[in-house]
Amino acid sequence: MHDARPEEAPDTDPRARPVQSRSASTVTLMLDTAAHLLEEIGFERLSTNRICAVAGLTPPAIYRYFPNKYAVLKALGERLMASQNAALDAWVAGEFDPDDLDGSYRAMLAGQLAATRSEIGGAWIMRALHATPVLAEVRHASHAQVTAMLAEWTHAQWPPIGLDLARRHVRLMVEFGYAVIEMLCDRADADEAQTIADAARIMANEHRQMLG
Amino acid sequence: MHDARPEEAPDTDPRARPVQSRSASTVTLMLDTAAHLLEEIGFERLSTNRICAVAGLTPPAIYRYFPNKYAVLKALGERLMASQNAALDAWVAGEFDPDDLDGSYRAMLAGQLAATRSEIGGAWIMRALHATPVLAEVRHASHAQVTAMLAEWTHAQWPPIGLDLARRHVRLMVEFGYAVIEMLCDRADADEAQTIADAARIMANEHRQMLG
DNA sequence: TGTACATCAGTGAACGCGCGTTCACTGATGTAC
DNA sequence: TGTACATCAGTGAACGCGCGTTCACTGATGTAC
Repeated sequence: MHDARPEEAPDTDPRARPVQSRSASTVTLMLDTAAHLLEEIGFERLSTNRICAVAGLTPPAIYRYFPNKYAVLKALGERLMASQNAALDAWVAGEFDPDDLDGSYRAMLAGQLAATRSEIGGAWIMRALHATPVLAEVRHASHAQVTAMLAEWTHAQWPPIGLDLARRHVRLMVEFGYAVIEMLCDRADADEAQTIADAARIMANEHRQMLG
Repeated sequence: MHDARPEEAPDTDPRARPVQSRSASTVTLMLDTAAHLLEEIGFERLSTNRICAVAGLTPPAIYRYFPNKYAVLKALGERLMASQNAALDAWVAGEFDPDDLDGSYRAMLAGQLAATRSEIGGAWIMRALHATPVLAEVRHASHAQVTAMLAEWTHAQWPPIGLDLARRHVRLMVEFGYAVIEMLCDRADADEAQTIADAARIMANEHRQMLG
């Protein structure tokens, strides 16, 4: 189960924070290029040399900001998750309507899908978030954070629901939600709105069940 | 959405079918070794040379049976999905009880989890099934097959439910089910039985909703 | 406002390594008579 | 049952390539006075 990886994980902390504005845009260029490449050639063929070549930079440039290529991937993953989480925060803060659970969950899923698609290479990043250890950590951390946030929010809104119970419900719905988003990014769907509506209905039903 | 990959996918059909029994066991050894390595060093560092070295074979041996390393991965993915599908067939044929939906879905999830865990490197194969194009195809094909099978079975059991409606419901539940299995393989879970029970309840509720 | 200087940003060239893959081969297995 | 031979299974050695990464460097930017 919780598999311990024998070879220690590579360090993925950024090396230097860009201080001039020109370097800030270089870092953005690197990430955008990496994301584009992810889309074009897939995760397996992504390499630091290619990122630099396509970005019009030389290989050492990337090592000024990232200690290795896993750090690039990690930054990419964090950028996507941050974008998704921002959309979720906005939903919780303003779009959620307790009197229209179905509609609320539809809006939530649509927002997550839009956030993912607006990120360059979003679909590929989501996929890579499963298969490579560094990104799996990013994914787990983000899921855990989202789950905690939603569970606390749920508990605050409906105090009779204990925090533990809320967490149990929320956790599965978070997993379900991401699976739906990934499915919609992955495969052409004849009727996307229908799929979102169905998924939202399931989430709303589960919400009602939790309310008792 | 449905991303067309510019570089054509490598051929992944097996090269030679083993005819002697010694070669059949060699192929099994290769797959088992690859699965073990997947678990030990992860998907990214897996290579044909390493598989052969660990298996006590020389590199060319692998190319007798697989045209390239993607074919090895594909075979691994197919082996896992076949094992999962077999467990699902058994469930449909014998374990499903319409009068105990919750219990039935619990049994289904437990069976899928056991099937995945009994396969060497099952958790890693499941993860890789997302991120690499060749395996994504295997995954999609298997999901489609499972969805079709379950939809037809549902329609046959409850004819008033049209095939299209059944498919819509089943598809999301298939996605949910795999997400739950992957989650349980990925992360230590304080109370696995509880998680399975919760997920089964959600599936049973959705089943009832479908019945009308 | 201009100059001197410290720091930041990115270059050019190269490294050693392990990768995927192939060649011509030897040894093992099975089959026909 | 034994031998001859065809086919199958795996070896030894090597290949060219692109990978991740580093070094010592030049040029660009910002800051102090």
